Amino acid sequence: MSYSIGEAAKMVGLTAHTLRFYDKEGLLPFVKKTSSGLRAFTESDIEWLKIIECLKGTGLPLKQIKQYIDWCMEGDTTIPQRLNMFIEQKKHVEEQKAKWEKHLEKINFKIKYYEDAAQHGNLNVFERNPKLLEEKKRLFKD
Amino acid sequence: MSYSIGEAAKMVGLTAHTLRFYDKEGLLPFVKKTSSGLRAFTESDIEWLKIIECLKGTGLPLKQIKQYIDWCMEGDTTIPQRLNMFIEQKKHVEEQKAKWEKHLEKINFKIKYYEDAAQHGNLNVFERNPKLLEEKKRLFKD
DNA sequence: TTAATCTTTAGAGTTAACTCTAAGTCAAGA
DNA sequence: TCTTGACTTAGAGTTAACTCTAAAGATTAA
Repeated sequence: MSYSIGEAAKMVGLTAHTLRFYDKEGLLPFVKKTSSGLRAFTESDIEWLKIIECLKGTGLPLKQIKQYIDWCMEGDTTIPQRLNMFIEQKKHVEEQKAKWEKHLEKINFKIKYYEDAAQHGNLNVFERNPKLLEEKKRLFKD
Repeated sequence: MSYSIGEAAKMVGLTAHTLRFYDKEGLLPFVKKTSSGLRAFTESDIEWLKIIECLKGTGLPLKQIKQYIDWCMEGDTTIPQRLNMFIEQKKHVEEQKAKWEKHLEKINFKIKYYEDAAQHGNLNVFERNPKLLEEKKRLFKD
């Protein structure tokens, strides 16, 4: 059994347009066509799409995703490159997570700040709560 | 004391080009100019830049960042909108974090998979390690 | 069998966020 | 004072990733 481009698109949360675009960019060399020229997505193709989504969702550009797909098509000799790519991507994700953690601290500070401001209808927050000023200094020092 | 556009750029890890672009887009209405027309960034301006970086770094588009800056310039009446924006952004960051966590699981799986493949020089990983196949099914089921 | 809906292609258009260029102005050191 | 490098503007160009259009062919339900 196989899926049409529209069905496949729905399954992975993309549009058929986007899947055609990916195909044009060489990201879907594994997708076969029916005798009448329609793309037929297999279960395995859907898994490929999920890996592509995973890589794209963690910030890998389509060009590098294509590089990975090319390696996969090339065969067993490219296993080290592929392993390396995922190790690098793991590093990248963990760096991003750390960055987001820092951003989240600033956002939490702003929420506290504006909650106090909203309660009193003005921005004299630090006069009312000097500890928040200390926190601000800590968060924005670097 | 104040900083030139180049100094400010270096301090926040952007280029002078980018800061001029942000200015043109209306993101830096607070930056004053010297009598001869050069931008002079104050310490407070640098803090603004850091907040902009925080919002941009967590995926808020420049247009919405401009909306926030506009609210700040408008005065105390926009405090509720600003509070709401940061609450929404916090939600967004936490959703992203959860998504990245899921992606990271897939990446970790791929690392295990390719480590085994690299060790044996071929991709018969699931024959050697059926438990990994179970893990794959779990990770890619949805 | 026919209408509605889907799919095909090539190729044009869009959006966000830069990134660079040119031609001129300003500032700091020798 | 002169030179070097940083700054100014307006505006053009770039990149990534879609997003859409048009015209034609395929599939499906009535």
